[in-house]
Amino acid sequence: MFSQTTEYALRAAVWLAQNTGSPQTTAQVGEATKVPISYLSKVLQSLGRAGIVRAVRGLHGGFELVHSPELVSILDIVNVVDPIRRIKSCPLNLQSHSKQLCPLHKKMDQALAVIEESFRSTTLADVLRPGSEQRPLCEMLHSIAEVSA
Amino acid sequence: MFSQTTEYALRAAVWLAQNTGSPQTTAQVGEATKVPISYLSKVLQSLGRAGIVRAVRGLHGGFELVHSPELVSILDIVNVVDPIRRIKSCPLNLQSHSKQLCPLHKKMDQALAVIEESFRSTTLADVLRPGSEQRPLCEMLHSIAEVSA
DNA sequence: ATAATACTGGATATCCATGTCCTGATATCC
DNA sequence: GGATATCAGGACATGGATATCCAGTATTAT
Repeated sequence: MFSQTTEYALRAAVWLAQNTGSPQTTAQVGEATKVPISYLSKVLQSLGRAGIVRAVRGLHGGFELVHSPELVSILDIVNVVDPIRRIKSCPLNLQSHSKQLCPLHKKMDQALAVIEESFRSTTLADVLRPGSEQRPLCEMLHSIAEVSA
Repeated sequence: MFSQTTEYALRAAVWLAQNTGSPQTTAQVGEATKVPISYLSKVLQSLGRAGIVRAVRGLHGGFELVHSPELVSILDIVNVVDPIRRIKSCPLNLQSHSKQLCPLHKKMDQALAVIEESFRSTTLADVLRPGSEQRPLCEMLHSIAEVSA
């Protein structure tokens, strides 16, 4: 349903959102989020070209979010790597469905619409501010270590 | 988002649902729904093994729904060819998330849940009974021809 | 300057979804 | 029984998603 790349991109984005202090290297992100480093490299490049993240080269370099986590929606991330393609016209190219989708495709598009809206209205900050729940992607020990750091 | 195979399976199921008079050959279904015949053959085989459709061999054979369209949900079809995999446990296998998903994966799972429920509550009959809208998959002319037949 | 760090982008490998084809099995009609 | 229609299933082809590797470039520290 969601592609592997989507999952990876979201993990990386969330990680960067909760580590805004300094650039995170591909290796750091990959180890923390359990994403294959060399593949993650490609994903981060995509996010870079899309203006979501920025690469800082050289020693102490890495990736960082371009905008603050409140301004980046889950949908922003998803649409970079695996865009949600709403069904705008009849997939069968039927003339009689050119004005209005048939019930089947209308139903499918509604499902896409719900996801799109849900993702559009959720920011990276939202998934970092979960009340009493766990922090995203973090083992308990890591969280403690980071909090005390 | 939805796989091509899912799209094909749904088209085929809907077509069978609105042509319950006699078995529909793979070629008939494929032409009506614009699905590659030889690939559709595989899809229908899957639906057959899942007990959704039944194959009738020989002359005047083809495929027909096993149950009436009111009893078959969109989810039934989808789950045969490309199951909606809810996120039940942490994709990173984090110990601390074993009891409860982190906010990110909770959000993703909620999206899946909405789709699952929407598809579960929609039957093949539902998409055939759309008030004033078009009939699924049908060109206007075909519809008229079938109504008058 | 030199060394070390880290991203960039191209080439390549692998796997799976999609799609095609063909032989065999089964059913119907005459 | 023979001819025809139709599905079953295996083998194979293709393209895209996933994944790896490496040479090149940019940056920092000393």
